[in-house]
Amino acid sequence: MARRAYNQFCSLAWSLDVVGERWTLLLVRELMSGPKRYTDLAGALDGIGSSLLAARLRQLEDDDIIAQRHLPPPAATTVYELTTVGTELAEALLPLVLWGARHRADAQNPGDPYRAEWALGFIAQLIDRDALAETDYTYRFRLGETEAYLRASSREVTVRPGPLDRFDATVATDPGTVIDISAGRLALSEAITTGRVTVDGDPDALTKLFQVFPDRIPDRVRITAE
Amino acid sequence: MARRAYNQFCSLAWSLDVVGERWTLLLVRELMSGPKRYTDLAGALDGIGSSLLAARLRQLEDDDIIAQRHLPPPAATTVYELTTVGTELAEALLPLVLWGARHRADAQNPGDPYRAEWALGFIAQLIDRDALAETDYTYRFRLGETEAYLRASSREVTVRPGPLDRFDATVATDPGTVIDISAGRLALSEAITTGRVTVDGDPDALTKLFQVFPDRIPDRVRITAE
DNA sequence: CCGGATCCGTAACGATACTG
DNA sequence: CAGTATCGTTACGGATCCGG
Repeated sequence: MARRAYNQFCSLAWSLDVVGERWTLLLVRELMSGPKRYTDLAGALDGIGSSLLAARLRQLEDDDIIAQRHLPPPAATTVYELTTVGTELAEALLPLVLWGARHRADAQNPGDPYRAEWALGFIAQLIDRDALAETDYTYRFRLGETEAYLRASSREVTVRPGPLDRFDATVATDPGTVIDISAGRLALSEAITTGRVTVDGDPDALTKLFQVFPDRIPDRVRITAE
Repeated sequence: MARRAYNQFCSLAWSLDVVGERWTLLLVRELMSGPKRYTDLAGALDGIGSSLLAARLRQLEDDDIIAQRHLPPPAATTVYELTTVGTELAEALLPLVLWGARHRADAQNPGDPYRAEWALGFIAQLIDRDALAETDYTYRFRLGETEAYLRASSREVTVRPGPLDRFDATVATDPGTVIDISAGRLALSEAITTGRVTVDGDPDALTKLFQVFPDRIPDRVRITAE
């Protein structure tokens, strides 16, 4: 049976034919913090039916957005990870994420599940990669009850849920402050001086972090040449 | 009855709670080329049920993304238009649109409906507004069988389906070439020298257009400071 | 325990008819 | 023109079951 499609000559419609159904983009978000197992995904996406998760994974694989990988023994499990096309898709979501932070923060309900890697996967995209040359630091982000790890090197910026045993510095804050900063309502420097964000660890690593991260997130995203 | 929501503390989930359902983002796309009547929307969104269209319009109005406006006599009709928040949402879609052009162009089927304003609404966002100072030109874009109009002034860039009686220049091409350029596979200058894009009209207006429009669309969209 | 598949009740959607 | 009403179909949610 064919999937429901819009059948319009419009690249937005083409995108939505692939990622417009329920759970699909949250699945992509989940894989932004590294390869995940089926059960990990089912655990993070509370409310998704098991059969629907399996169906979405198959669709995304057919559409070359994710790929299955079989780990060798002793792990001997299968994980899902983003392809190159899938990673580009994830990057294309950043403005939509910032729009949500700016205009939809009132949607939050006490008790909603939260994971540090959800925010960190997008925050990592704000890092100026050109300013990273010759460095390689790993940061632990403590965001409320959960934490995730960001590794920034000249070759790549990666996020992992952790826990990791080695890291150079720790940044701690609460989920609400992350939203305020993402929404451009709060400058990072201001958040630090008021104590809403606290840092600890290697001073060089922290100095570098504030060099490569914008102090205030702009309201608009613009196309710039490479 | 409450709308289905993800109930997660994540700004992507918040965005998708509002715009993640079927037809919603195409409705936003439709309103990017100016206010539209109920019947216009129903005509452009082939396949949407009338009751569902009404429901989506009500939701988007509740969420402050669109607003209803009642035109005075003799028009005496009601139109829907984007709010400021809705316009920001539309701008946040650009990277997703370009991703679709880059990776999903094989989704096209012969006979799919096409409207020039679908592409033009997003293309208009690529214009460098800072380079527009003191100008005010209207361009007619003939894209295949359909056409739409782009007005670029220092104060604003707007798209209308037309027809308009006054315009300064005409740009003509086919929908496939628009996709190739959007995907970054083809430079605008190259498209013109090979005749895939033809131009006609006021030379000053055309010169200005190529000044404010990037010759080649970059692969990535990056956050830059205002 | 992991990675699903199967089944069934409910909610969302599509098509068309109808109304002020 | 701007919707509402109705009804059949598809998609989704939750639970259970099953082979490795």
